[in-house]
Amino acid sequence: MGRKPPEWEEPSRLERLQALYARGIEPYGARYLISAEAADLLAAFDQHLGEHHRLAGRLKAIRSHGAAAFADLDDGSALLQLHLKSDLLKADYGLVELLDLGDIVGVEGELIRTRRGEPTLEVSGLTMLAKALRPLPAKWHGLQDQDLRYRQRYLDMIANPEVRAIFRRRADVMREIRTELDEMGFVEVDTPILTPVATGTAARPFVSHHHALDQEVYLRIATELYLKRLLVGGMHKVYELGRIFRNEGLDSFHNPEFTLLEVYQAFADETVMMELTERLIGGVIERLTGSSILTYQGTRLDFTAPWRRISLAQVLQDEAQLDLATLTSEEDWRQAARQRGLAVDGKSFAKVIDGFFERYAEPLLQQPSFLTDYPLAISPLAKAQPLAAHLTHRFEPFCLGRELGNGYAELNDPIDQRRRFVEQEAARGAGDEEAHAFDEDFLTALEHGMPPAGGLGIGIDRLVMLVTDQPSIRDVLPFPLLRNRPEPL
RNA sequence: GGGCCAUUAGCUCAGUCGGUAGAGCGCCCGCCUUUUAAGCGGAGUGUCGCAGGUUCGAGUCCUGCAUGGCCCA
Repeated sequence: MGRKPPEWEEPSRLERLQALYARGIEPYGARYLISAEAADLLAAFDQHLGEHHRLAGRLKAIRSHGAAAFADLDDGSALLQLHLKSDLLKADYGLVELLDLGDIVGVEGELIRTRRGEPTLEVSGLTMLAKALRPLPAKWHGLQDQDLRYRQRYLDMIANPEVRAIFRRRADVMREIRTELDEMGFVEVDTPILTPVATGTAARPFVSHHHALDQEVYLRIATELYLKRLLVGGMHKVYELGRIFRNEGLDSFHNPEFTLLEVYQAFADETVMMELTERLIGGVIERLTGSSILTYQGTRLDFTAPWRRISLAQVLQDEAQLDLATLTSEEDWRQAARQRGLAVDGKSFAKVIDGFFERYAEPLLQQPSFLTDYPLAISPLAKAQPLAAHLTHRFEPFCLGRELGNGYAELNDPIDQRRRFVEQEAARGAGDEEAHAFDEDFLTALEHGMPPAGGLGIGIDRLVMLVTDQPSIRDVLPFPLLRNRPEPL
């Protein structure tokens, strides 16, 4: 599957490159000032008829008729047909014979309609901007090979223009979120990506090393504890929209690096954050698709607020005939799991609880909804409920049985937080690699007093998947992580 | 980690019962000044993913490996 070097594969392109040099033409041009984009011209073409314009882009098709030729120019916005005539281009027509599919050119001329009515640029000036030495991958079928699509995404984008639309949509989603939060008075911040301790959630980090300091650094697995330090410092409405790294497997919903939004609002609680979740996710979907109801992979999803709220206690009562109030210890949970045939042996406490979620809760969480009242044991940064100390003021938004985010009333009691870290440390010692890491520096911050606050995290990639109706996270990431290739391309 | 599927020309794919490699488009050569999946004529351009094995003979059967996809844990 390895590709041969271009001089072996496409000798004719190299010959034409040499022919360009022989004529004193630079095949790799410099700036070319354009006067318009094809999409704008095509949107109201008849109003532009007769105008002179300059466009630049890639040749996607050439239909040669001897002393004239038609070509399709992809300028990144749309395809526009070019008409290249020898009597108009005169000596420059020789250049047309040196063109290859995939070349990037600048063209100028008059906008006309052909006999068949096709919007066309009658080219009177042709400038070589970049000679393509390798062939375009496909003409009609697009590029289907998934491996190549991801490894050489630029080819995917050339062959399948709809892919470019997905990445524009991704930018739209991020911009809408920022706009909404900015208008609400939140401040966007950048906290460290390289950190001395990876904590704030349950995940394995990527580890690296800083030479000058001669110390280990970890790529962040969450932004939570830094953002809460900012709450302590008096920034009461903050958010960060950035890349997170977790050393985990890959599948249709997980990429080891992904984009996470975290939002913190002082003096709020989980109820406020649930409303913010509806506002952000539902609002983005409505503004970008025109409706708060969308179809994802054939399923109709209604994001109109308010979403359904289901407590874990209710799920367990209705679906498992289990009273959450009786599940106060780890052993309670393990025993209940065993009785119901859920896997227990060798599993961490968190995984045992996950087993209940998967069997009993996820089937109920198809339409956008919130699962609330998470057990304290798997929520070491969330405020406990005063009347049920083994539960927390935590929720997760779901749809199609999968989590879209996570939120809670933040634990701001430093004594309680220290106790929780100690428990996590014990779990880590017992072999749970994903237990939260102890962060003494964060505790110091809490001891100075952090305002009560609501916190929220939203996985942006999954939101983009919903908005663009893509089945795999790899389809909304320009360059998903892939296994190294045994041989170069 | 387990299961299933895929891997053949630049791209998209076919390849029967094991018998010596095919199509469309692209590329290459020739003709053509309103075509648009332009057309007409000519030419098959190949490490059948890799390494072994069975066989007189392997794209095809077997084993292992690699990469990707889907499902499961």
